[in-house]
Order: sequence, then C-alpha cells, then structure tokens
Amino acid sequence: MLKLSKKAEYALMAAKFMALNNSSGYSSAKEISESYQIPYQLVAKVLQNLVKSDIAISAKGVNGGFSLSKKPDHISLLDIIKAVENDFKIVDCMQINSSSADCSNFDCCKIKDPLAEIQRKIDKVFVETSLAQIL
Amino acid sequence: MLKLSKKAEYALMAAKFMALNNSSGYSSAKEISESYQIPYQLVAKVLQNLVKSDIAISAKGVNGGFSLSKKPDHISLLDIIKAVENDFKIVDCMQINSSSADCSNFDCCKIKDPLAEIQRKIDKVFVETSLAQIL
DNA sequence: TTAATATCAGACTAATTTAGTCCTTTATGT
DNA sequence: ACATAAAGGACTAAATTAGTCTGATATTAA
Repeated sequence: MLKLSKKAEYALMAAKFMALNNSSGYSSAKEISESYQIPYQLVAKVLQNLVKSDIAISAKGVNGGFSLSKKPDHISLLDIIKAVENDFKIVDCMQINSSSADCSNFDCCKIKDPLAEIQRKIDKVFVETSLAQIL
Repeated sequence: MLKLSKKAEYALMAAKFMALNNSSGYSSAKEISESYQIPYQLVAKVLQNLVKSDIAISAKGVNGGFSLSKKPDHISLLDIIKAVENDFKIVDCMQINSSSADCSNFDCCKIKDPLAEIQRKIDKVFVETSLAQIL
C-alpha cells in the first residue's frame, strides 16, 4: 500500500519518453508502449489523460502522436500523477467535500488533522520534483 | 491510490488511544473498537501486529489488553504503519531483493532511481512525525 | 478516394488487493 | 469452573486496479 498505480508509473515513463524524444516530433503510443514494454491500450489511455490535463498535445493520423506542451522543468510529478489519478490522497476524508457519508469514522476520527499535515508534506515532495529532474 | 490502508489507519488510531489512556492500565481491543467504531476483529489483529513489532505489550485474561511499550515521542508513525503493512513502498521494485521477476519493466524502467529518491522523502515524512505529535 | 496510421472514448472483464468475518486455542483473574 | 481477553489461522466479500475489446474520428500518403 501507499503504492503508485501502474497508470501513474506509465504516465511518468511516457512523460519521460516524450521529454527525451522531443526533438523528433511526436511520440506515438505504440512507440512508447514498445520501447518500455507497457501494454499499448493502457499507455494510450494514460497519454490521453495527459492531453486532457494540458501536459501534452496530440496529433491524429499518420506521423501523429503526443508531445509535451511545456518544458520538462515546468511540469511537476504531481501534475503528471494527478492527470491519471482522481484521488491522490492518503485517506478518503482528505478529498474535498468529504463528509461522514464517506467514512464511518468521520466524526470520531482522531487522526484527521495530523494526517492532513502529512498529506501536505507528501504533496510537497511530488510538487517539488519536476519532470526535468527525472530525465 | 497512494492511500494508507484501513489497517494503517486503525493502527494509528489504536496507538493514539493507548497513548491517551495510558494511565488507566491496559486498553482492550473491545474498548478501542467500540470507542472508535472500528470492527473488533480487525483492530484486534492490528493490535497483535503492534505487539509483534514491540510497539505495544499485551496481557491476556480479565483486565488484560494492550499498552504502549515506549513513550509516544519515541514511536514514529512509520514504526506504527510498518507494523501492519508489509510493503510501504510506492512501487514494487523498491522492495529489497526486487528483481526483474517482480516487474516486467525492471530492466527498461527509466524512473527507478528518481522514484527511490521520492520514496526516501516519503519515508522521512513518516519517520519524523512521532505518535506524540498526533495526540 | 482508398488504405494505413493514430488518437479518442467508453464499456467491459480479469486479476489482485484490501477489508472484514468466523472459529478455535491459549492464558489469566475472580 | 467461568468469564474475559489475546493469539492465530482460514476463509469470504468487497473494492480497486489492471488490462482488453470495440468502434469512432481524424490525418497523411499513395
């Protein structure tokens, strides 16, 4: 537990691939899938998520593919991970608008506030590391 | 994802309970389960794990239960979490003795080393927070 | 204008992990 | 003896994650 999902891993790898191969135009899902041995359909989904989050741009058709929309040092690991994960929280009640409907311990929980602080520190780790730093 | 397990949450809550009720001798699994609305069997397991990791001591029989073996400021959140989780790693290959048998990307993975650094920072967050700080 | 390539998108299935339960045994105090 | 409580293992249920399938749309090149 406290594990990154495969989607998050693949997103980081795909982003790295695009950063390294930026000069040669678009990188296709197939290319990335083959060179990193990642299931094609999965990495394709992940790349689409990156596009939706404005981390990458895409081009359809022959010679199409994906390309980063920003410089690697302007993309944090948190940007990338949040593009593919809908909840990057150590406990459910860290979600915005969380209430007692989401957690049976909501009202009697004694560790919420300390965990919020932990959450903040973890976010910080991922915000402070840029894609450029993992190339 | 990147979520703490319920076991980890319950372990933190149970540890906090024991810290707060230290003066009144042993805290039983039943007591903790009822006051925090945690399934009895689960918190019992978690408490047994804390004993195995020398974070708590136990006493069987009437008036028995569990009690912290150290002062709260000498117990880190990582101590508590590791007592109930066997892998507190953001990716599988951070496990000791990990090899290409555990990850199909082991050899071609380009994000291993950077993630190891992230892992180190996350561990630091949990090591540096003591049980005393969440009371 | 047809064929090939590639993204987009959603539903679906399979696999794995996590959460929770049940049952039996062992120990201890009254 | 009896009630209480931890120890421990096997098991089931629920939820999440990983991966697949199918079809649509857009673009380039022959």
